[in-house]
Order: sequence, then structure tokens, then C-alpha cells
Amino acid sequence: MEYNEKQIAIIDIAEKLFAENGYDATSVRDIAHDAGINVAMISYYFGSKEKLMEALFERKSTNIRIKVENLIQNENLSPLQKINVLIDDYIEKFIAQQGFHKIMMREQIIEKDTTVASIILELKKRNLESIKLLIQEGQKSGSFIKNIDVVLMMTTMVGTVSQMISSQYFYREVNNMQQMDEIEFRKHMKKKLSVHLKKLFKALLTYDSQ
Amino acid sequence: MEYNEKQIAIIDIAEKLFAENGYDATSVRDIAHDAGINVAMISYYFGSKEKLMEALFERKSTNIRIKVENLIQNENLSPLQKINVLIDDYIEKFIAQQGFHKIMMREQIIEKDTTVASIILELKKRNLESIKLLIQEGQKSGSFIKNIDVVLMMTTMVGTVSQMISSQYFYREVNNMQQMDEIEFRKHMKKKLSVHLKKLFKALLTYDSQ
DNA sequence: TTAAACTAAACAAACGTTTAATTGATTTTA
DNA sequence: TAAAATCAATTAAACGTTTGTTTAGTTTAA
Repeated sequence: MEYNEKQIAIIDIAEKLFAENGYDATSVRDIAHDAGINVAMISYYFGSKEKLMEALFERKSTNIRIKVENLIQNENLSPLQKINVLIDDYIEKFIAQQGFHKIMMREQIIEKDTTVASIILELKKRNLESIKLLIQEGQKSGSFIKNIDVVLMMTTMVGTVSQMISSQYFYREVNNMQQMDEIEFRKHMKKKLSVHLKKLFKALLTYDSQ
Repeated sequence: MEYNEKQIAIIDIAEKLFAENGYDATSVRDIAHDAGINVAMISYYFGSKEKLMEALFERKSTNIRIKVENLIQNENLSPLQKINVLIDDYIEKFIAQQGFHKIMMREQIIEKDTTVASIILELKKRNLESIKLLIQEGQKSGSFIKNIDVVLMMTTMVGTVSQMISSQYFYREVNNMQQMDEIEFRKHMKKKLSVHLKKLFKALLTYDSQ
């Protein structure tokens, strides 16, 4: 589906409000007000509030796909180095698009068979397959151990970053970082998560640690 | 606050519905219907929907506190063994009370200063302090390395288990476990998470892995 | 002139909450 | 001991808002 500038603006406002307050706690009037348009325009452009949500997912979910095609072809990096690039790529995308990820986190918890739920499921399957390719490559070359639960490994990566984002305030407080500006704090989080996850993944993938 | 049987029944029904559909998507009429009572009884007993939520948190949040007092005194276990007991204890509590944890996960994402938010914050601080005690003990005895980011370690534990719970359906599907009954599946998750997290924590805490 | 963009207003339904009346059991009074 | 009083528990109905959506009309630009 193609959207014009006005529609994209509405989607972006909706993303912001859904992320902050949740889908159900955000009214179409809230969205219309913040977008500076008439309430009727949302039905006019998208059909319904739910279809606006679906449009939001159609548009934004492609931005957060993990891409490994270039990585696999790259012959200058070791398997572990490739995994490390993937980790950084994932952290970068998650933090840059935390709003959309917050919406996704909430939708994941609900057990309903919605269009949005199936989009999330497809995204997860796709990401899993991408990572499996990298892992298998490392296993063939003998760099990685044979017994790797990729799903569980993904769960830790996604879970750790998700949890870090949704408990940012707590993290700032216990580390006395309340005054730090947003940009610097994001840098800090990225670095911390990067080192942390790389250490964990190395323990899960390689022979080095027993 | 003390609650009678009827009130407890209402809280339990509310917990179930909030977990399944979210707070905003659950109406007081839904709760009243499932509890087999009149809508007015919710205002009568709790004052409002929001205060029912607060009552729910007051009652259930104490059940999921991590307790380390007995562990610290125990002289038969090594520091790492104590951490492993703590991991299993956390997994057990999370899976047994997934409904309440789902509600907590959703509330954590919202950035509002509510009563519920402060209860969650207190719970996290308390759990963090408990774990810090165990870690420090291991560091003093020389079993654990000096440089440990306890918050980040907690983030991985909480995040991994949360993510596992909220993507149960996905996990079942990619592992061809759709037919497995709930009890067996929970056992499976517990075991998998237990082995996985213990491996990760060992890598973060001990000298064994480089 | 025509079609898309946009508006104010109205729509019915659902929302959380309150009201006022009724029930049912326990306690007090005669 | 029987009648009266008391009080919490419960109900159906109504309250005023807010909800997502639609309508019917107006503006704008090609």
C-alpha cells in the first residue's frame, strides 16, 4: 500500500501516541488533534482505527527486519564477527525505533489472532531464519559448537534489549543517570548492551567457555 | 488492606482479563459478568476500576518477590549454586504467575507516574538489592569476578523469561510443540530456561570463561 | 466542472460511575 | 419470643462522557 504525505504524518503521530499510552488508551480524536486534522480524516484515509494500526505495522515492520544477506557473502569477517555485527545492528534498530517496538511488545502479549499478530509472527520467523543461516555457517566452519538453541538465543537478545528499553527509567535511576541527556544515554545503552550481548553469545556459540 | 472472599474473587477475575486483553480493553462490565456480580459492586468494593487495579497489584506483587534471606545463611551451597537456586526460583514464580507478569510487562512500558508504576519500581529495587547481596558474597569469597553489572544481568534474566512467556505461541510453533499440553509445555520451558540462564550467568560471573 | 480533500455535526454504542430502591441476615427492643 | 430496627450486600436503572464511525455539506484545486 502506498501512502501520501498526510497519511504518513497520521501514521507517525499514531505511532507516537500508541507507544506512549497504548492502542486502547489512545483515541482517534487524540491522534487527529496532534496531527492537526479532522477526526473524520482517519476513517476517510484508513477506514478505521484498527486499519490505521495495520497500516502502521505494514509501514514500520519492514524497517526492523534483520538483514544478513550482505553479511553471509562477506568473506573478511569470522562467523563470530558476523554475529557481533548482527547484534549491533539489532540494538541499533531497536533503540532507534523504540516507539514501534513498544507497540509490538504490547501486541505480542495479547493472545489474539489479529492481522497485526500475524505480521509480528512473520517478522519473527523471518528474523529467525536469517540468524539460523549465520549460525549454520559458523557451525560448518567449526567455529561454533553443534548444540545451539537458536530460538532461545534470540529470546535472550530480543528479551534483554526489550527489557532494557521498557525499564529505562529504572536503569537511569539505579545508575544515577537521571540528568544525562537522551542522546548520550542512548549511546551508553547501545555500548552496554553491545558488550553484554556479545559476551553472552560467545558463551553460547563457541568452545572457548566451558 | 484486607479483602473478603468476594473481593478476592473479583481481583482474580480482573487479573485474568487484564492479562488476556489489557487493562483498557477490559471493561468493568466484562469483569462483573465473569465474576457473576453486578457492575456496581466493583465501585462499591474498590471505588473505581483504577483502584481495583491497585488492589490487584497490592495483593499479587508480594507473591513475586525474590527472597534470598535463607539462601545467604545457607552454608552448604557455593555462591554459584545459590545464584542457580535464585534463577530457578525466579523462573518458577514467573511462569506460575504469568497472568500478573503480563500485566506488569504492559504497565512497565507506559511512562506514567501511577501508583502501579511506583509499586513496580519498588519491587524491582528490592529484587535488585537481594541479588546484589548474593553477588557480593560470591565476590568476597573469590568465586565471582569483580566487574559485574548486576542491573544488566538482571535485565537479561527478566528479559529472557518475559520474552519467552510473551512469545510462547511462536516458540511452540517453531519447535513443533503445538499439540503438547500446557503442563508439559511449562515443564519444558522451565527446564530450557533454567539450563540456558545458568549457562549465561556462569559466563557473566565466573573466571572459567574468558 | 469534477473529484478529492476537508469540515462540523450527529450517530449509536460503550464506557466508568452513581443513584435509589430492595434484599437478607443480624441485632436491638418491647 | 416476636416485632422492629439496623446495616451491609445487592440490584436495575440511569447518569453524563467518551468512544469510533458516518453523514451531508463545503472548500479546494485541477
